[in-house]
Amino acid sequence: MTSSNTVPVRDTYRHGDLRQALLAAGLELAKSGGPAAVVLRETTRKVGVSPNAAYRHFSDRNALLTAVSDAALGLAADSMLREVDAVRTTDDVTADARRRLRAVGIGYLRFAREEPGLFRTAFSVPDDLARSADASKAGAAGLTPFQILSVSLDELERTGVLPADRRPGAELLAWSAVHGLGMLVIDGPLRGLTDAMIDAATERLLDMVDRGI
Amino acid sequence: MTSSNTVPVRDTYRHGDLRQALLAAGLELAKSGGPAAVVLRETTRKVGVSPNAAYRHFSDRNALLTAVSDAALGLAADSMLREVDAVRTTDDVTADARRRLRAVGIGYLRFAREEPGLFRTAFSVPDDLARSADASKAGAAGLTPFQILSVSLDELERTGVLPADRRPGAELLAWSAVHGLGMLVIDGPLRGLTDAMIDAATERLLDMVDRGI
DNA sequence: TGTACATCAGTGAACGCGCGTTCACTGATGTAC
DNA sequence: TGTACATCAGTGAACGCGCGTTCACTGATGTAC
Repeated sequence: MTSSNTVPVRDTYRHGDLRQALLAAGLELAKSGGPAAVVLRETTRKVGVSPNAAYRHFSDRNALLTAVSDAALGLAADSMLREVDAVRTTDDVTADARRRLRAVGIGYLRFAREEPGLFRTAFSVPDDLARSADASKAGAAGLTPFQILSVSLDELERTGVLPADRRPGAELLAWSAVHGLGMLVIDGPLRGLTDAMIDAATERLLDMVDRGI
Repeated sequence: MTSSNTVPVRDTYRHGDLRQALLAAGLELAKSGGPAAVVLRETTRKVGVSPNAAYRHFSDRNALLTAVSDAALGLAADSMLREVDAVRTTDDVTADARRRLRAVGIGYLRFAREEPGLFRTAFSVPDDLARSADASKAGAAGLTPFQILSVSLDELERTGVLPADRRPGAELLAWSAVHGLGMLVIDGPLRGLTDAMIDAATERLLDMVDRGI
């Protein structure tokens, strides 16, 4: 993502890496306005290229939006993994496993709060669970948000915290809880909550998941 | 909500109850396309009135959308209460209380699945928790979705299922869980799930809330 | 090493569309006398 | 009981805007000979 706000002036006729540049510009738009802000013409304008140049790289506006959404999912994965990796390993493997699942949720919600536009772009563009492990949705470490959650739940099962018969589909439960809080807080009726209130709600929500999953 | 698809022909110059008619038309649009589909011009077209007639009753497009969103919240409340009222009362007051909280969640998720457009219109138009008990958001019984949930949690506390120190703010926990599943299922990556899978996920999610709240 | 040429990334102009909103207006209603 | 008139709900035309997409094109590049 380029940090410049001015329209770049090219000295060459060919752009060089227009596809990547459009993706970066689309991400910037999504950042400030969510999926609806990923406007094809505005994206090309940011890059300094004519509107139809985009059609060399994306079949239509929707293909661009999907690519931006996938990239946003990768950034969500980065945020989640950053939190997971910060968990110190101790002798207590079950406590570690539980802490790591918590970290997954905290990273998810931090992403929602820090980048609400990207969050909505990542998770509100309709998709299919079958594609939730696509490489195009992975972060820097090569894992998608769904995979990060799965790994964490596998660890919870392996250490005996999560009974084996409750493991299948457990992703949906943990995911729903944190996703709901995220959406209500950034886009819905919980908008007015202070940061401290959201922090408290996050902790209690993760307690609930820990007890109930 | 009128069930006619044809543009009504008026024989009088005055409409009679244009505000209500615009609201109903707006709800119909929201039903099929969510908040973005609540287009001022299309709303007036449905009612058979010129676009600017809407400005007699709503200050602008956003005021119309907010009114439609409030009406959608009322319909969500109806769906929730229908489920709660179907719970048979037994001698076991604590089991009853738990079943009723469950029913609240089931009604909420049924509304999300049956009327995804209205669901998104009700809960994705940014609002404030402070207005969550406004009469304009209430259903036929006079209660808003938030109030219905609150009443149910009060009952859970009264019967001793929910410890008193966990009662404050418990709304956010239960709400987040069901809201997240609703959003993921209608708008997000869980779109491809079959009805049976969603039913199963709903039950397990409510188990988690029951255990963990 | 030099040149002809195919490739294809990006251009420029235009299209039809539908939106929200504003303007000056018209004409039915219901109230005051 | 009849009539003048103020009120204000709804009209009709127009505005400027920005969108996604298509068309026929131009001109830099890199490869084949």
